[in-house]
Amino acid sequence: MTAAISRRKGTENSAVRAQLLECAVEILREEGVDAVTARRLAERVGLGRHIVHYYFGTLDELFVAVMREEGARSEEMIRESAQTGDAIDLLFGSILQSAAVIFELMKLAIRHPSIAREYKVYTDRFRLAMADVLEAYARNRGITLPTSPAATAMLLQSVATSIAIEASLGVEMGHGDAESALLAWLKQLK
Amino acid sequence: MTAAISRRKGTENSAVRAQLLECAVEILREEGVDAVTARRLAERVGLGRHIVHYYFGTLDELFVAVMREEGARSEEMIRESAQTGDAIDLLFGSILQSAAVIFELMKLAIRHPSIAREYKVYTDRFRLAMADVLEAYARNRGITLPTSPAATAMLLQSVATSIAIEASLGVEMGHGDAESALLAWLKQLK
DNA sequence: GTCTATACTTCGATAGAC
DNA sequence: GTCTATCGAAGTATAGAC
Repeated sequence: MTAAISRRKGTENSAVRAQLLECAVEILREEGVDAVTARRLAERVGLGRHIVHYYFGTLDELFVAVMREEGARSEEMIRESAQTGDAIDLLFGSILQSAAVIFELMKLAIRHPSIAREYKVYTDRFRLAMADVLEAYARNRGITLPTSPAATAMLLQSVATSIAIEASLGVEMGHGDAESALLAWLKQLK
Repeated sequence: MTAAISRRKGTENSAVRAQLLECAVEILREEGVDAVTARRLAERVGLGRHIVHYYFGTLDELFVAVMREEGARSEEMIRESAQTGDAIDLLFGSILQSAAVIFELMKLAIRHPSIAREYKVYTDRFRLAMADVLEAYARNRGITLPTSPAATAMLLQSVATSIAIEASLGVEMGHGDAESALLAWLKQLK
């Protein structure tokens, strides 16, 4: 009964599975998604080099699971990051920090329909959380944002991500002015 | 004397070399950078599968050459795209069209120092061309942009690229408002 | 100058044994 | 639940053929 599924797939709540997921996120952060291989994961966990396929079938499914993890984590981070200080500044700063991971997830999703589906779920959650924070921010300050909360979130994310990625590639032209002008505009300051 | 370099490298101006470069750009556009392999290129050219390494040494060097090509092409496109109509709208539209290629080039550059160096050259040229167009635009219309031309270019590029990539992944939350608000702001319209 | 052949390594995925 | 065996494909370096 318990083993009705004869498909070779590890159980959902296995210690090894959780470990593999954790290692995958680590490597993705530190070295990028291209470094996340079945062999390296197995090595870190101390098992044979086919253990990943046993638990996830394909790497794509592993990456979907990674995205689910990151989605929950990111949403939590966003909702917390707006507790103290200026929410717009804090959100912008948070995304600068997360930009590398966000970019790796985009790399993963592009041209991979199954992963793209999960990326949409991830991004929608992330954006909705930001929009909620921004709406509360505007209400509390008695200001109106120049556009909808979701659009404001979108603008903050796209610009912050671009600045962070470009900077890591040595590009900086226009960065300083772009950041200050965008933030001032969203805050409606002259 | 002419063969002082005994390193096995094809000449700079070879028909085969140009052909390989052209095919590389094609595949990059259509299927993404991961599909650009030495074997597929050789196949298209009708030669043995080591021909790419003969002409470029490594794939990294091929990609550097690809970026140089695209850089010249993009700059030309930008300078032409602002001939008729509203420059800001036209630039935004052009980037929407180029977003997929730009993203592939970023993927390529990240964590690859030699390619990143060329990406900086590419992006600086691109941004400078946009800034020139924007400066002329503001002057001709007698308006002042809300921030520097380079920053304006940076904002246009980051938002347009993000919108295009996200849309291709099924994400659209905030896109419409973000685009219209950004363009209206840059044009100083209420 | 131009291209090919051999060889090595790493990778994802599958089938089947234990 | 884990491992062995095996496959095909990829990038790269070296050597050599024409």
